[in-house]
Amino acid sequence: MKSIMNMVMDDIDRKIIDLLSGDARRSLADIGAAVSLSPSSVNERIKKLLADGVIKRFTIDIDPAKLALPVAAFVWIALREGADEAAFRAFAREDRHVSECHHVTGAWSYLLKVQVADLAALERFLATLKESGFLARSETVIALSTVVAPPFRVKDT
Amino acid sequence: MKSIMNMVMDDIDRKIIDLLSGDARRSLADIGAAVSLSPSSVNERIKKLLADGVIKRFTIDIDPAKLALPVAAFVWIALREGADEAAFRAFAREDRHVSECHHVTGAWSYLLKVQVADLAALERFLATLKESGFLARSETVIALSTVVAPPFRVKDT
DNA sequence: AATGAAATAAAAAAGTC
DNA sequence: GACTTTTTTATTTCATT
Repeated sequence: MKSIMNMVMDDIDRKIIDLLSGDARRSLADIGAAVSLSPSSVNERIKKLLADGVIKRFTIDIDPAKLALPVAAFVWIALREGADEAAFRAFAREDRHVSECHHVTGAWSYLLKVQVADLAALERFLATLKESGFLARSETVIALSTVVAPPFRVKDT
Repeated sequence: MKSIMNMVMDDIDRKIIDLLSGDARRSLADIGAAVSLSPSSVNERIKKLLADGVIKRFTIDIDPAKLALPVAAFVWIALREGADEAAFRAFAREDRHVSECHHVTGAWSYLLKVQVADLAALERFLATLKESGFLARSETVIALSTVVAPPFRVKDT
């Protein structure tokens, strides 16, 4: 089976992932010292983790507030009967405000997480959503504060 | 005011952030070519963005499924009357399954996002939550599929 | 702030076990 | 797979504008 071919991950790989999660700029020598491996071996393992898609990319974790996007909100979506679900998904993928979009169990069909400049921007986002014609109804919950934040990065353009 | 002292960000900084978001291993020369700046100038700007906390860290984006954590779920939390909220927040910060925790508006007090190995692990997590004594009640919504995923990284240990 | 040149450090490649 | 050595590339520092 191709998808799991050569995908044996061991404790060293997991440790490398831990270390890179904390600081992706650590040198191969530094990581090697931590896992008792030569820099080249670490390099080979990282290349393999990338090739296997375990590591999706090297990126930066940004403070959204410092990028003038301090407001996070969750939007529950019930799609209108007969809505073009593929188009809705494309909208979620492309819209810069949407940082997460999940198809979910329960009373609603989708849950969006959006990251915006202020409540006015949130209101405009919701207006856009309504105008797009996907929705039967929606419900919005605002994050007053965040205790555990996922990494934030700007969407590809 | 100290918190905003020297925090003038321009279009070049934003472009550098865009480029690093897409691939944090791009060389300074490469980024410099994209923004018409020398490698040293790009280096100085990145250092400043780190010092200012705009860039929180260089990290990797992992595929949680390939780390054997394929199940994402959202847990709405109503805290029990008189619950130790600081202790609840500490729990959320420390528990490895909790990838997000937000204090939210609306009928519930908190929203957690958890990333687990399977439904059994989710059940165990919810049991732990209940045993901890923070909850009045909770409601769990499972992500059937994810259209837009935030970066995922392992929590600091 | 930005630059180029010099110095240092790191990563990638090649070849061996 | 992992190691060492060599080569190539990248980063950092620093004096100058």
